[in-house]
Amino acid sequence: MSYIRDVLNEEHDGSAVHLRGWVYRTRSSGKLSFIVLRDSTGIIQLLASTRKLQDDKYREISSLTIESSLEVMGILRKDDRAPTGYEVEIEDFKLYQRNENYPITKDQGEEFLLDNRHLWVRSREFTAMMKVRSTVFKAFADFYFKHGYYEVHTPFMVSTAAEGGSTLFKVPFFDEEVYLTQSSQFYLETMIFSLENVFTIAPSFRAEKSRTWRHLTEYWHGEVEAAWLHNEDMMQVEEQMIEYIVQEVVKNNTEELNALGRDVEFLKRIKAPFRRIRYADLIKMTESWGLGMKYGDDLGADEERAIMVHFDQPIFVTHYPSKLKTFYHMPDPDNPDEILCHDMLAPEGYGEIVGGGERISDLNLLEKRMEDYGLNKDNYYWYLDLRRYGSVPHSGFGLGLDRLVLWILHLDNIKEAIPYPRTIRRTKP
RNA sequence: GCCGCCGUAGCUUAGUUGGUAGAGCACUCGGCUGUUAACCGAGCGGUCGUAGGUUCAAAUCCUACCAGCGGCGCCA
Repeated sequence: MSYIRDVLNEEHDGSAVHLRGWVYRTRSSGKLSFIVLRDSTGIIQLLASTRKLQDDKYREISSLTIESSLEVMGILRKDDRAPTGYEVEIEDFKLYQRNENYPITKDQGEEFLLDNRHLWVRSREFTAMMKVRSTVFKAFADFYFKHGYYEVHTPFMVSTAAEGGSTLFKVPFFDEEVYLTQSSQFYLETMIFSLENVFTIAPSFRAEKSRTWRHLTEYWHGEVEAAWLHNEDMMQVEEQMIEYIVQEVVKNNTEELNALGRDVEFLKRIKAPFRRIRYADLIKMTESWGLGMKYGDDLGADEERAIMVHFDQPIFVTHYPSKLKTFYHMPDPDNPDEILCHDMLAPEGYGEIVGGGERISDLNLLEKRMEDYGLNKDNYYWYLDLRRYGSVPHSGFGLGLDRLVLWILHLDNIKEAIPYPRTIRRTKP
């Protein structure tokens, strides 16, 4: 038994092969039928003819429906007329299931494909996306293992919010209520005091009624927290990480990138270091681009898009005014109205993929900031304890892994970057 | 939370000023020994999202409801 990819070569020309998979296309020409077989590795054209098959067997295989499952034995031959250059003339086959009509046909609407995502995941296009996504997640973890980080796991059911209270999903929990996590950050912070450098890959949940091309209510979050690192140190880690992930995709998924029409040469040029631009300087730059922004404005989707068409590498935007970010960010000692944080914006108009920065390590300052934000300190007793016992400077970030896949593949909508997108109006399939 | 849009056959859709629905694909049957989302011929397939209203007459006009899509804000 072989995979299709492994027999598509000169070495197997003329030899007997044994393949299994699903019917991708069928074409019949009277007493000659072509079946394109698909497996996880690729496609190959099968030839069925009455030369090799009895009439009843020929009738059975020449009338196969799309996505029927089967196993075939035959002789492989090089043939330029076949879609992938080789063809197998069927000598015998075993049918696992002859399908009813497959719901997905050549005319496909967006909503229909979302309703039938459980079948659409078989498409060559989606298969290619999932292979790249697999590389991205593996490369993220590998990068940190190579740099001495530990992978840790944090609870998904939590009792305190990382950001604000309004965007949490409530879940019944025996006689109480808990929330689905929005971020693992606070738990990661607890672990730097033993492991020093930690990361996790976990879903985050946001009950925001977002309807945009780059928001999901459930998304995959790659998060890192490291002791002793300052804002600039963390940015150096991140730019190396992004370069590593992108180059791993280039190295391992050239075929998929080509199948999806992604410009591989562009991705090859993604290299650290990335430019750092202070928020205040970025606002000045936007004046010459006519964006009409003033100091204190947040970067919206339209602004990010308009800014990022001017860059062909990711950039860091640093030193945001503190009122634009949440309470735990470290104020800049040289200018306490700005914070030691950074967002990484992806080029080609894709915008924010990472948000991170240095955390406040001083207890009094953190308590004051929480008061300013109207938070109940009792709920955060354990987070505050980290600043009571052996507090150290530390930094971290959160990476939207689905957004990273979205950018790397130059897709139009984040729903194309995840098998089962969860949005405000979709929980099925 | 705000703004906009759509719903006609299994899928993709046409339907003019209101006059009882037309096509392509899929499927079934027939034809074809080199097809490339094959092609040719025939057939099957519709409470026009639901409910109400206006009218001699509603897919078309009005109201409500249901379902979904796109964009903004928020963020990753």
